[in-house]
Amino acid sequence: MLEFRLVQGSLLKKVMEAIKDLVTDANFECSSTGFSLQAMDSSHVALVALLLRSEGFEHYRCDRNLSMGMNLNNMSKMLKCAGNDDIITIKADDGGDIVTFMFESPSQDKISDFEMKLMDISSEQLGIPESEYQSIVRMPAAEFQRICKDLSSIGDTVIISVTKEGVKFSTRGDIGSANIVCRQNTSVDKPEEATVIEMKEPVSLTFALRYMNSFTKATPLSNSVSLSMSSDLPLVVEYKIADMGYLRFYLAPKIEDEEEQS
Amino acid sequence: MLEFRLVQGSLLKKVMEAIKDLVTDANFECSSTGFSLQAMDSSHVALVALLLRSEGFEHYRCDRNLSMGMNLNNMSKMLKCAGNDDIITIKADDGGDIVTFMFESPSQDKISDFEMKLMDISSEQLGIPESEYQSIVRMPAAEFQRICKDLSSIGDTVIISVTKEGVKFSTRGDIGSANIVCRQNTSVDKPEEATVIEMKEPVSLTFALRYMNSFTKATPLSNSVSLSMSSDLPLVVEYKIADMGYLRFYLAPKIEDEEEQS
DNA sequence: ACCAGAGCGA
DNA sequence: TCGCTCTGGT
Repeated sequence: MLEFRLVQGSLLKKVMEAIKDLVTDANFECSSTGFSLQAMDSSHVALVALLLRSEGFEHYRCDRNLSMGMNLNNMSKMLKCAGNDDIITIKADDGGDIVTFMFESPSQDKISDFEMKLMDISSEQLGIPESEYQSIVRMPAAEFQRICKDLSSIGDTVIISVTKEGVKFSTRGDIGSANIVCRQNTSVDKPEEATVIEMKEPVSLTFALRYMNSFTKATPLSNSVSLSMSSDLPLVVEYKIADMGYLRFYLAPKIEDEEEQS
Repeated sequence: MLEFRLVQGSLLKKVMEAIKDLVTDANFECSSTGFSLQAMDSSHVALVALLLRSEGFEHYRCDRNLSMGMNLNNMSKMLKCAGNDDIITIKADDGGDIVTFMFESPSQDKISDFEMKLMDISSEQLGIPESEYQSIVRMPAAEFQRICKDLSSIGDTVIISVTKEGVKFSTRGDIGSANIVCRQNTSVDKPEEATVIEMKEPVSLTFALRYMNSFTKATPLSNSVSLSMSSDLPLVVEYKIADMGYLRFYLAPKIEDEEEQS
């Protein structure tokens, strides 16, 4: 038996909005410590990792580890039926092949429950090592989203270069080229809006903007985003989920001079 | 060498939004006194004329006259990457075929530069004589926009008739007909919202609403618009750009009883 | 607080 | 491709 109650149900809605375009089916791994998901995107280029710790739930019960295979599009459809202020409860029986989503309106005047069939999904739960990164940039999530959107009107790939002074996003396309430089900037009133560069070594890596723009669908989850980069590791784009965990996206850099694959 | 710095960058963004649907390619003529553009729309029916005087820029340098041929759609894409509060600087070298747009965020924490290839565009720079008009109407730009939009849901052409009392906009279509009369009205608190008729002789002219609706894309540039009309001259629709110049649209009247051309 | 433009979903 | 919803600007 498994039962989670999440008062801030909109969190779950935002998480689904952020990943459902990238991943169609995935196993939710439930254990006593929390609720997690790992999945490659459909073209097997990017990896999505979600963690929601049990402490973030108002009520969390998980008698034994359970892997729930869900079609994320269908799950997303159901979560769209929850109001933004609704309390969401997720339930499943240990042996069953059904998950139940329950939505309670804040006033308790409307209680909905939705049942969804679970699926068998073969997935290798990859152990992702926590690595040291040559550079980590933290910046306002909205600004990162804007930069990725703007650059994709010019080109297909972005070169992210980190130096002590700041981070530079560059692209080039048929109509011209673009460089956007963000200075380190910690003096801002709100720490949420700071741009912080932790640089051990400068890096300069190239990524497909298409994936970046998918990742930034997670912008509503957090005020800030962090980009962790090393020359021989996948980029990690992380959105912290307040008091609960994170949503991370991993993307391998493009090898330079090989930008012709669509 | 040429370099303009425009603190109110949103002006340039609005200008581009206003003309890019009408004109695809145009030469920007730069001289020591300012920055201007003249171009026919793609169907060679309407003419767009822009003037931005050098005094309106915070910094303006133009060593020698330069004609920069730009694809306005591409330029517009780049300007969309500027924030509304950004300071925009435009730079070009005398011999080069490149123009650079630089955007500085108000906080100076984000600096972007975009490079665009210039094009060779053959254009006859027409000398447009300043004429005397039989009637000039000045009215709130938003009101004019609303009238053109409303009338185009009824008919394809508008008859603008000016008398001492006011200006009448009429149309007729399959579903019926419409007349909108605006009285002269200078008593309003804000002179911006006045409707002023300067009539030497009454006029009544017919225009294609399709073009009118394109022209009113310039509405965000100014609170008021002026319509200058004579029976044997093109209509001039002018939006003043505060302290800098104007954006004008010229459109020949339709000959009556010849409204079948789409 | 209202209106308009952009992005997303059907 | 059209309509709806959401976000941003006035």
